[in-house]
Amino acid sequence: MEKEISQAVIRRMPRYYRYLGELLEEGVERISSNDLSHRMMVTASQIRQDLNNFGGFGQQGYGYNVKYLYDEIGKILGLNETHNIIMIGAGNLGQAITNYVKFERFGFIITALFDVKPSLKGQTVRDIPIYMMDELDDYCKKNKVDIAALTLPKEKAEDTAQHLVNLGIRAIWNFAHVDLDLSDKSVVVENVHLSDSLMQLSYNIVKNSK
Amino acid sequence: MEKEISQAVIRRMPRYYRYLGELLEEGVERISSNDLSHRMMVTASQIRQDLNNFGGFGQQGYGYNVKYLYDEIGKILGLNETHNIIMIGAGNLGQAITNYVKFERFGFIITALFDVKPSLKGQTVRDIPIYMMDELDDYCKKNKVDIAALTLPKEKAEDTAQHLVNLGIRAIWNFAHVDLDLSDKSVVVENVHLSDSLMQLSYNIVKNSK
DNA sequence: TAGATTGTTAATCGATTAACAATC
DNA sequence: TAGATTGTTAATCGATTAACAATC
Repeated sequence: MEKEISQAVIRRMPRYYRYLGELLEEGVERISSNDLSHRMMVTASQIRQDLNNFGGFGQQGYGYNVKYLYDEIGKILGLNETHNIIMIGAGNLGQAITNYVKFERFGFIITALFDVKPSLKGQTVRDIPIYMMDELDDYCKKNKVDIAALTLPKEKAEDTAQHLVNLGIRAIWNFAHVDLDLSDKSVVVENVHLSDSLMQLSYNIVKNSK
Repeated sequence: MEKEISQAVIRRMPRYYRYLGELLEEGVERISSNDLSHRMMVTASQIRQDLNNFGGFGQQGYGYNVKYLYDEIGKILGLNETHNIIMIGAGNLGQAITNYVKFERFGFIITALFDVKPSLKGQTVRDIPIYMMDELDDYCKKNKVDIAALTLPKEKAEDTAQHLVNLGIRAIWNFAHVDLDLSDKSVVVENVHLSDSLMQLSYNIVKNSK
């Protein structure tokens, strides 16, 4: 494996990607790390350091070609490939995320939802079918699944995640309010803890009012 | 203002809170930083350092009283007070979050939703009314609003946020895929960028498969 | 009292920023 | 060629970990 890149850097890459996308829409052809640093409110040094973890995308005296850099960061983030996602849990959150079509632009395709609630059986969200949980094993055997998104109660999250890993799934997008402790440490887990985020906000409100 | 506490520490506080809550449910009365560090997969040193930013909550030779520490962290995070939230955008995501009752346990109460779509007028989500956007000013004048959650298209996010700030709102929970650049820098903004999170996941998938 | 474990200081590690030689 | 701006090394800053004296 190559030199490990810190998660601090990875966290910033989607933000670069977003700003470059905006520049592209504005028709900007090239940008210097200095100009970009003013837009993004970070230092030019950090931008250059971050990018040079992955390669030399710029040119002295010129700066960075927006389109080229945008595409390269896209590749770094794996957006040049399609990722099939299944939603485990077809409740409000699961359906909301499924309805959020924007992800498809980046190559993330939701292909199926799963739930235990019998009344959901046979229903669809944007033409995407909702299956029952007992159909999961069969589905995973017959279809390519890259990511499983967990939008189910935290009590069921751990067991379900382990089951998904046993079925061969290598990546979990976890919305349940627990830290998943999986047997296979090579499985990638990305947590979205909405209440944590709300609590951080709340902390900053209290601090500010002092 | 007191000594500034780093965001790295703040980000970890909700996690401590969650683990202490679990210990509480398990009926555990006291815990040492060492035991907790094993459960949470962090160093005991970090736990003690983090907590001592806010005060000495433990006792030599004993450790930490779970209930006491849980409550104290709750206070630090502002969970001892109620926070009224309005949802700006009553689409799928707005409704999904509104339906997520768990937040109420921590004192976050969603009191109203707002949208521009006429067909939503007069509708409710869990008995919480959906209003039209032109009723927003009036609502904010008559009701205490602590947090505005933005679940609307990114094109409208910036202007709407600025409008909310003008109405006196001091905290924004932003789900729109933009960085809000507000005139009043004392307004607290907490971003939830779902696509950024998905891209981080995607990066780690690509990296892992190498 | 002896043992356990904190609170806190000191040492280390990693990430950010600054500086500048290389080069387009 | 001169000017601009990168890529990269060095310096600084901040966060994490280790160590231990204080103390329950």
